[in-house]
Amino acid sequence: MNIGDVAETSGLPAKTIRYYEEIGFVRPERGPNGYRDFGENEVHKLTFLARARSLGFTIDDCRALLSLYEDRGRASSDVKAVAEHHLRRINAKIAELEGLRSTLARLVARCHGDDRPDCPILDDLAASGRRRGT
Amino acid sequence: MNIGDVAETSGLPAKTIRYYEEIGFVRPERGPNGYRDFGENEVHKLTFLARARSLGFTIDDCRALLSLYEDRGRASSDVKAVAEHHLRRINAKIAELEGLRSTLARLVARCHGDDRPDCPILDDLAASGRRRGT
DNA sequence: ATAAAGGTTCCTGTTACTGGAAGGTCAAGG
DNA sequence: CCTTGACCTTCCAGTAACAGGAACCTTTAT
Repeated sequence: MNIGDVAETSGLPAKTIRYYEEIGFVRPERGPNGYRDFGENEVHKLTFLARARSLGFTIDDCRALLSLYEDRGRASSDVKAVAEHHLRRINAKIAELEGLRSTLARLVARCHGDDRPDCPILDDLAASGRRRGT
Repeated sequence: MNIGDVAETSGLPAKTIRYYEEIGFVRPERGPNGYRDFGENEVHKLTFLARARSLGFTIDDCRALLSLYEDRGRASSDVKAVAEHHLRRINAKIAELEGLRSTLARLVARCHGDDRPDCPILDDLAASGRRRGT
């Protein structure tokens, strides 16, 4: 299977597939013309990776998950640990963004947004030491 | 004012301040020893930047905000537009992460997480075309 | 004299790709 | 046979916003 077809089936851009080869995720054979030739197994792996990445797992996570996937004797607790760690990262990020959102929303609400120059948003940014908001 | 003191007052690491000089945010003078010498105005700008960055504004946003800040004739609507755009980005990101979280939480909940190898998480990742979840 | 604490520049690495240049290969059409 | 277009190849640069570290100079205190 050529890289274009693999891209189509896996949902990954060809560029990304080449990159995944570079970092050791797959090792396709080569035809006499130098073209990559992916077997079913490689395609399967790439699909796995596409799904894992779409869930936000890092490349390192993917490495771990893939190796667990291929280890028939793995413990599901190991997989769960990776996923839980990722879940914690996501929760932390959401919390952080919600904090930003609340501050920003407040500032935006207070800015009249017209032709005049006075603006609570800039005032907040410029307020060095003083207490902010309420 | 030396860079170390500016770092202290602005809350930015010295490394970051040098970087901000490199990308044109500040242009401190130099003492005879080659040390940077920041005036009050530069320190103020850096504090402004620290606050803006801590609210998640990109460097490009900061460039725009800083220039609006220094333009006494700005329209507050221009500032508001930058902030609203940023707010939309944040909301989109939160929505995306919440989607991931819900999928991941469901998978994690279904994985018993013991010594046995069977694992709904890996099953999901490996499920190429088939319907997922519910 | 020396050592610690600051400062300087310059180079590399981070994440996970993406865009683009320069060039070989293959199938179809005239 | 030639060309056109769609593939494929490798390699290099760029992204965001810094952080780490090497090699070296300056200042201050002991």
